[in-house]
Amino acid sequence: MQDKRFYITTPIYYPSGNPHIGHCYTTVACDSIARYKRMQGFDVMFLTGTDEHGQKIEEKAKADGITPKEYVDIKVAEFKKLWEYMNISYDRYIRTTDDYHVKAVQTIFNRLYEKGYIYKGEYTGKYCTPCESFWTQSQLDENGCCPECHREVKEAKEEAYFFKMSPFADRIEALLRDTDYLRPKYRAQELINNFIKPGLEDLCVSRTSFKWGIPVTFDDKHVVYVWIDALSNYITALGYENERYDDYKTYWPADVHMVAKDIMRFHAIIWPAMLMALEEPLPKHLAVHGWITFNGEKMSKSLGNVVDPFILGQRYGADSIRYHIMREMALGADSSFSNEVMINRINTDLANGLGNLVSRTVAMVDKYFGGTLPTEREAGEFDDDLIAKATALRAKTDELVDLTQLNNALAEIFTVVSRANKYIDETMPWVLGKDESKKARLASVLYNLLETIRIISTLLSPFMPTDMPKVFEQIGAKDEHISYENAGKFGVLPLDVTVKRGEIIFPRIDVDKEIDELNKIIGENAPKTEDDGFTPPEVQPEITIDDFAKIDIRVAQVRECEKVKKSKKLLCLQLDDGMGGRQVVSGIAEWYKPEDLVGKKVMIIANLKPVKLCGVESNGMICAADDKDGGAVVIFPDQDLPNGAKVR
RNA sequence: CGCGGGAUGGAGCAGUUCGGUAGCUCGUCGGGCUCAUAACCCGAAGGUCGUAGGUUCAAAUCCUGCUCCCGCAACCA
Repeated sequence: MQDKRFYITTPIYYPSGNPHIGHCYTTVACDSIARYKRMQGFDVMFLTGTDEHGQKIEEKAKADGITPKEYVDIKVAEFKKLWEYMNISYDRYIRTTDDYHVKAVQTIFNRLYEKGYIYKGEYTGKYCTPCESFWTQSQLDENGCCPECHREVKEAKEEAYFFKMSPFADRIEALLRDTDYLRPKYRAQELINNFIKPGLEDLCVSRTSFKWGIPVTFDDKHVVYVWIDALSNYITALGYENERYDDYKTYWPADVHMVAKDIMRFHAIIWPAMLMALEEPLPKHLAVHGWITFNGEKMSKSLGNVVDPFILGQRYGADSIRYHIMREMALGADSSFSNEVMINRINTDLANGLGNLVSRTVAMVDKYFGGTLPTEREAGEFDDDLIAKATALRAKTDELVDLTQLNNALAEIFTVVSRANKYIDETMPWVLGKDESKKARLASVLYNLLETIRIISTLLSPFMPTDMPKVFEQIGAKDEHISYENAGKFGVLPLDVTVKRGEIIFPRIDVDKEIDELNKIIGENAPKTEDDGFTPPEVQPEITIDDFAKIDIRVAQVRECEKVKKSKKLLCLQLDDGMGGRQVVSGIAEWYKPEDLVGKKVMIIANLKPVKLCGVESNGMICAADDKDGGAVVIFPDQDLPNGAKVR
């Protein structure tokens, strides 16, 4: 017997900013699946929430002069507002600051400690002294400095607790390689090669460098660092190790965790390891989707291309946005968002296809029969194909939803929309309408269309929960007609069904006009985002003239310059420093081509300790300034100076 | 020789597992229709499937070399 319970989760989002279209995609996709499974009769638990601890939140709150809790309360309200707007039917919303979650995480942490999977060690990382912060390599800014204050960081150690991953390596590899846990499966190879084969590193699970987190009960200097806190939400929200809920036995293991590819690693490796350590069952599927990019570029606030779901929703309707992002995004791959593609999609599929189909069908019932069909029928040659396609649709969408291929499920539905539009041309109801003797045939044609629309809109309603009821109303479908059961049958509406003409459900959008207006809106919003585009970094702690004298800056001329192979950001420069020449590697390849620099004079820090970068030795550093977009601008002396001249 | 993904008509993609007429959506052009939201339906043009070889009766598909793109990892002195 099929298990009629279904548990699906979004990630818990990090509310260090407002929600955007990317959050929207994951949540809307989960919502559609949740609604679909409910329609099928499953007892569904759909969980979403927010991951509210951590240093970044602590700092953002401080910058705004409020407590971290006050800060996240504001942001959580934004998220909930968006979910309400997008008609998200989550059953439960977890906040990692909820007290039951906090206690449960402490219990989990202690248990892992008692089992010997967590031990005390030392964490080595990049430390920014003024900020009292550790950063990982990837968090550092373009110059390898602190992402907050842009000062230099240094290697440092702090005491920390670690989670032992190695005991689970084999089982995780098998999970990724031999099961269909990971979707799409092709990512498994990458994970295994990059993280498991080289040996799973133990994971740092506590911090002493900030306070905004869940305290470790037996060592109060420490707070639990992200993983155990955040990933546990999937079980604490069901009542694992807490009294607040009592659904763990009912819903765990999860059927689907849906995540974007940037956090795939944590859900593919760390989360299973944690569950293995706790001796709990593993979730059934991890569905990984790509990012929504804007005109092919990654969305970024500084580019001013962050798509605001509220603005789009207000202009085109929440369901149209839901439809577009789900129709466009394939499992695993990135999807390029552009206003033009979105508007075309809404026009083609929703306005011209489905909306027009409903509109012309209902209009004809109105025109030829005064809104109510007569009960006489006469079958015709095109009926069978239409009926067969409509009746077969449910099985197809069932399968594709179970495979989390929502874009394909929607594509299937819209092939039937096309089929129905074609049927109208084939049967030519306007010709039938002129011949009194063809009334029975005409009634059959229109009835078949209404039935097809009923099936389509029923199967579409999990994806577009706001607009589909409008379709039901227009075609005269009552609650009892629109069940999942009936979506697999033809001939459900009463023979003498009465339709009701109504508003145009999906109005056609004027592409050129809307693109102009959207660009205007983006233009209006852009200056606002530029406010935080550039703030000069804080001045470094005071030094003496003697300290400064230690830094030897010289003028040098670029003789040769080439890209360092296998690096994206590095240029290797051969310099004439007036002292025999030297080789310097600089991380400016994103902004300068080798030929831009050859022959130019630059300033270098001449007495910096040599290091190897990507295997190439660098003896010094080129002076460059940060521009407001995070780019680097090399400082060129504007007078001709001798090579080797000292700069003071 | 770090790991992985990709290159298919103008655009975006499927097809590659298990070789056998190259397909979809949008766009373009031509035609039809008038019930409908200037929507709908039909037809056509347009691809030596990145490149060079190999295996085969037959290669988008299998094998090898190469080029370019994109992620991850590393790296920004």
